[in-house]
Amino acid sequence: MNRHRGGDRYSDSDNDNDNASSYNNTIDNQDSSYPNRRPSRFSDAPSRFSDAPSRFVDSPVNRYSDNGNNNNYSNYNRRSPNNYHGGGGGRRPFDSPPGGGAGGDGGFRPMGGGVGSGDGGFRPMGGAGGGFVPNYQVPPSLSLPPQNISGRKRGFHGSSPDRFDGSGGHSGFAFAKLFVGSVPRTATEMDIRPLFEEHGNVIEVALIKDKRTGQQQGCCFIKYATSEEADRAIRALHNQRTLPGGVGPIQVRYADGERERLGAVEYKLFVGSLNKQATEKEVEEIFTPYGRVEDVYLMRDEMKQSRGCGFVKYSHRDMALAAINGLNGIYTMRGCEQPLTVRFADPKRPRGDSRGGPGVGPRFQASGLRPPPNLGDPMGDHIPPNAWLPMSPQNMGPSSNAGVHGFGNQLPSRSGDLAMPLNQTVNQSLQHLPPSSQQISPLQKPLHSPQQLPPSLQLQAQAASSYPQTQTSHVNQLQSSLATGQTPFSQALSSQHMIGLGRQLPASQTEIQQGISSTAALQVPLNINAQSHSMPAAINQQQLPAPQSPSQLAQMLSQQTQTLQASFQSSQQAFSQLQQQLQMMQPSNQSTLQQNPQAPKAAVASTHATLPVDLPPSTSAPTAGVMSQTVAPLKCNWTEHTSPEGFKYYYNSVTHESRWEKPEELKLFEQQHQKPAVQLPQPWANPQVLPAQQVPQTQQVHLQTQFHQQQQQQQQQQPSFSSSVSVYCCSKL
DNA sequence: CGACGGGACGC
DNA sequence: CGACGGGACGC
Repeated sequence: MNRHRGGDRYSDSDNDNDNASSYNNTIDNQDSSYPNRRPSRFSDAPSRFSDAPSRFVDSPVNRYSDNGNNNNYSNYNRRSPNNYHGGGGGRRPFDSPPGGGAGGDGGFRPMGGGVGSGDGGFRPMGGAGGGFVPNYQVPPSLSLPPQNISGRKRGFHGSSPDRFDGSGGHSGFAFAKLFVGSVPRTATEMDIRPLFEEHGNVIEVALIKDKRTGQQQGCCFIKYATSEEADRAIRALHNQRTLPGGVGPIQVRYADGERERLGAVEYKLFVGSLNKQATEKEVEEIFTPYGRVEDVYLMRDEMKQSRGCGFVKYSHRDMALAAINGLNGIYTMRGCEQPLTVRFADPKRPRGDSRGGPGVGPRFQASGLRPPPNLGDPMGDHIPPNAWLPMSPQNMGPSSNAGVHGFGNQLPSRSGDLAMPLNQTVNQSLQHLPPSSQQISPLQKPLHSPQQLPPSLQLQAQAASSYPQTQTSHVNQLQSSLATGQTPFSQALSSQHMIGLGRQLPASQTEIQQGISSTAALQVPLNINAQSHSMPAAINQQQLPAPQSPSQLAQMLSQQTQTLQASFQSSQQAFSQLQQQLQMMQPSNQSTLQQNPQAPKAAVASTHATLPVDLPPSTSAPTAGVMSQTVAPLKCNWTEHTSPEGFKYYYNSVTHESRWEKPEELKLFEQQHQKPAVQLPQPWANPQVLPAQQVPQTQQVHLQTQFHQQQQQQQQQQPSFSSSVSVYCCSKL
């Protein structure tokens, strides 16, 4: 969903004229004939510069846009001191170096919001956390749905959410409201606002008071213009800061109904056979490799004792599928006799029974919250209209689970069942493995260990360490494809192979590798997952010309993925071979490992801009080089821009950060490429976005998706991007 | 084999 | 102005 925002933000370009007039109107304009549309424009307008350096505060554009906001939200702003924005100069989000900002204290965590970032246990969210995929062209149909844009209270009752991504029309939603809990009753807006201003332009702070007593309720609502800002805030603040006078860290999440209102969808998995000692975090770590975990909820009894089961939410179906395929029946937590059960959750509160109710999920479906059939696949996932890979067997195979997804729940039994047979196969294999293979299971690791990774990761770690980068990438790529879920592959790979590999290494090295992989390699499958979705979607939405462009490559990539999935059997064999090779290699090349954290990035990046290369998985022949070129320019997310006032500034398309000073990353990048920064066309700078120009954008888009998470933990620390890394997409056709 | 939480809407 | 839903089944 973020993509829309981003998209809208930039896509305004073709509306510049409108904007101009709009700005003029805004100041006095208290009304708006088109409430549905105007807000979007205005809300986007500010956001467009909201990331820009603070000096923009005084720029005409910004001023107007702020006013626009105020006007449009006058009803809501009433309580918010004006001096906060328009006047005092809307504090720009990133006045201060991002260093401390995004990512928060969260440390390594790929997902800041992590556990609990999800909404109040009520559904869809998803896209919200997803990749930032700008949508440079706003479909005409994007005008908001007529529904309550002015939603005063809990948003969204009734009408169906807008398309998850297709519409991109989220601009129409005009804002993103966050609920903040654990706010001291004594807190004032001044205590709160600054905190949130650090992550975006706060449109409004609403402290909730008891109607009668006037007592504050200990919570408030924060409105941002965009969900990107909201996402940032969640990631950076949720459970991370305690307000003065507070007893615990604030809880930051989308307000009830916001996610739906924003068109988000979630995919919730039921997870059984968890170690009762496992914490949410540990569970999250197990699932993170398959996609950013939006929320983890462990069922507990009155005594807070875990009941050994819980729920994990993802924002994309593929992630959920990948997790199912990769963990269900495969991954056994330490201390557990049985492997995890991972399947799409039944509709909430069906009845007492867990699996009885094939009966259509009562609540959600009736609630109308359910997306239209065609949207059943929120991401437009794999079946874009363009249907380049419409009928791949994959869609009929494992992903028939797909039918199960949606609100994730309809046919609970299905999802599990489908995954099972394969899993069992794996399990059987696993039985041949020494018990030690279990040693890698989370609960056994030190608590602090980010390396508590599920088996599937271990292979990556392994591969990364013992293979040249190209190969590593290769492996990762494959792995990724598999992890994408539709394939039983992931299963084959995950525990079995990887565990085996893992055992090859001395403990210490394994540790190291895992550590690394947790921050780097792990991201790969995850990112790719995201890509595989966003690409099709982006392409469609952006109406990009297919041929000859990276987008086409992207398609091809996807096709490969499909193909891979379709031919998983043979591939599986190939993989076994590969795996064997890996085993043979022993822990000797480990030195390369140090730089591997970089590899995944490159690997992922190249995935997009790379042509598919026919390369048997078992082959290790590096065919690198080829795509490096295309890949290289994609490595720095910082671009140089000139403000309306003529000042140079730097913008990070991924983090949306802006700086006046040239970021080290960019300097480095330029050094390496011996050429000036500016590369990616800037939508707002090029109103007429031509198809040709979109090419790079497309790449950027995907990169954003993939870097989104990485940046949180790595960007700052590892500004250097290796340009030498090359990757190929391996396709075993 | 365990199935759904938490504080929640002012003016 | 008005403001979701409000009930709880039974393998």
